[in-house]
Amino acid sequence: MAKAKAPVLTPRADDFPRWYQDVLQKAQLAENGPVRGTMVIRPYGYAIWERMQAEEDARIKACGAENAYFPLFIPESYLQREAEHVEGFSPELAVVTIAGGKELDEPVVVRPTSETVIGEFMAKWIQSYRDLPLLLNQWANVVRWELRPRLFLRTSEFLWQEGHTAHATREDARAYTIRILRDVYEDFMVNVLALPVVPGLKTARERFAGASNTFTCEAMMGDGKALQMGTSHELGQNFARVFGIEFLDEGGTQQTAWTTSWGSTTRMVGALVMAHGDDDGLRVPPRLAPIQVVVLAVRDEGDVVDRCRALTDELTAAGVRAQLDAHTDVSMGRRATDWELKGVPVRLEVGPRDLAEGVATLVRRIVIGDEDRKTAVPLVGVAEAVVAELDRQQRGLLDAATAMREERTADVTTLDAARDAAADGWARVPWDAVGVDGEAELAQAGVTVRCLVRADGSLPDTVDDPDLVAVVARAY
RNA sequence: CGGGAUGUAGCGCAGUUUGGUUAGCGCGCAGCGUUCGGGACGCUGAGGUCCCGGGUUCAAAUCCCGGCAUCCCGACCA
Repeated sequence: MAKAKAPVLTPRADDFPRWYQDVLQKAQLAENGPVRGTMVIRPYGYAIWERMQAEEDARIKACGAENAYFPLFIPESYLQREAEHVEGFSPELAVVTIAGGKELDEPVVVRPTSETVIGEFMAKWIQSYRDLPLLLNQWANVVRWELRPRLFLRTSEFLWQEGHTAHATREDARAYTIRILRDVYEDFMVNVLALPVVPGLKTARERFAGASNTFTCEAMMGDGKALQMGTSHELGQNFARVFGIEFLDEGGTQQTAWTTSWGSTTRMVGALVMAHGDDDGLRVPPRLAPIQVVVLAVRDEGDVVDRCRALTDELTAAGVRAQLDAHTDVSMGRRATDWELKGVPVRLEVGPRDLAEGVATLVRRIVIGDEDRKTAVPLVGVAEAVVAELDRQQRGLLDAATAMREERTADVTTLDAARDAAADGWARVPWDAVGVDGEAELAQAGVTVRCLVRADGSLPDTVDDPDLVAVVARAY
């Protein structure tokens, strides 16, 4: 009989990033492309991204935004209109200077983000207060020539959605910024990704180039470091002024609009790996999983394969994303391990022995507490059992991630204590004890203020609110 | 750009110190057979610009000079 060998992965060791790369490749998610920092997303990795897109897109539409598409190339002069924006992005732009075999009169940049092009069009499309709010979103690729790339977490080219909206008042713009943060990002990350993110406000140091306020959702990875999962920016009138986004109000007065922008990226695939992965590879929360259940025919004997196919159809009819694995020419152990590396939540193993007993062997990828990894479930009513199991795993994963984060987050009162706590986790420390100078000091030790929150966890209005709490950590 | 390391088969590496037969190992891949309820085994086979250029030598993956590339740590960052 074939003897199993566990994948050699060590997510808790110092070589966490190395483990991360191993999982990406062994689970067939992604690998490095031919140009420094570019990534190749393999089909299963892309399937995960498509699921993220579907879930987020539905939430974005529920907030009233519509999808549109804008150009990949942006005239350099557009970027230069907003001083802080161009200063923030210049170092990492990819610029096209030759096209059609000729030197261009004005270089075009490959979009690092689209505030500027979209601003240009908003100015054309908005005339009246009746045109507001204008709520746009685009799914696109962007390019930022980062100094040090890492697959999914920070690549030269990445995929994302970027939302851009224009509003008649500051209050409306702000409310929408927060609505996106809460109803799209936080809701998706907590309820689908099973990641208990902390929504908060970025400090001036960490703010988006050109924004007046930047909100974020921060998550803790399996090694205690933080990762920014998505951001929502109040842009004030900074872009509206320079692009001429103006409208006539009810009184016939010319007004300047208030804009927002917000984005989330393929980085979330990396977050999934680093936050939920374990020694055996990925663990994908059931609501996200492209394949929730794999029905594995143990061997091609009797009517095993036919029964498996029928079982797969039954699960599909019950609304489960199920897939049949009838590759009986590949050894059992190999297939079992492959599906585990991909993090498929439930595997139903069906062989002659199971059928003789009228059961399937249910193997769970996300084990809660000290429960058994394998259970025999009756074939009659198997779909209901599977649906219940998927729900349990979804909840179990979120509970475990929440418990881990709480355990590794320290409440402290001084800058030094915060720096120490950030060595292997997060710290909550009064913002008054840190301040702008303390923030710079922390940066020397590789520690950053991830976000500011109120004592009760709610969102601050500005960085100058009294009694704010800073969440500090090392970050990817 | 600063500090450290590495370039040898698709991937991971040994061999380089002390130059010497036909450049080797593991994984993967192909064929055949035995297997197959947790990454099977045997046999056979395919696969090489030893990063590039120059030099030394009877002889260079190995020594010398120059160049290039990649990775890790920092600065940057969704």
